[in-house]
Amino acid sequence: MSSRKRYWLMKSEPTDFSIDDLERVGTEPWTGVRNYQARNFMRQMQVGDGVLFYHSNTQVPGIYGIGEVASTAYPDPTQFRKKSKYYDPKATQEQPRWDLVDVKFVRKFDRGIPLDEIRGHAEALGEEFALIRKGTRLSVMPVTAAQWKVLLALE
DNA sequence: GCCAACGTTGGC
DNA sequence: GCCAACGTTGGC
Repeated sequence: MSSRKRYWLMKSEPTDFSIDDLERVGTEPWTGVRNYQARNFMRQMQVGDGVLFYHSNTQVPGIYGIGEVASTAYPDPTQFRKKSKYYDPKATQEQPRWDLVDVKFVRKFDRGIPLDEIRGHAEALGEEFALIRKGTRLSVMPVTAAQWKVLLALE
């Protein structure tokens, strides 16, 4: 009873956690998402869904590789840890506010696909694609099968 | 329920 | 490091 595979894009600052880090550890709980829209997207994720790994806040922002959703959503443990930068005093074990999924390494691109270049394909990707829509800062967003195909063709 | 103040994201 | 664009918070 599983629905069709879906696709997502997840952003990370490489100084915090990069595609190389993911390659090293294999699977990583995607901690620290503190935006409801992004959280809700993670709640929709299914094991096996495709993930585009995006590096933000870096010299050349862009997509650097691929991962795979390795768990369904569960409470982000960092919300309960006082010493964590992701600590949320309003979250309790009984009523967690934030979820995460585990993300598994699949492969790293030979070269990153720069945001610049992605913008150049706005027409094929569609106006509604959150990554290139002005003013959108979502860190987790859905990617359609068509968009996935367009993006992978740029690799 | 409005909205100003504040914090964060993320490209540049 | 700057700052525009957002999201969240909290006083009222």
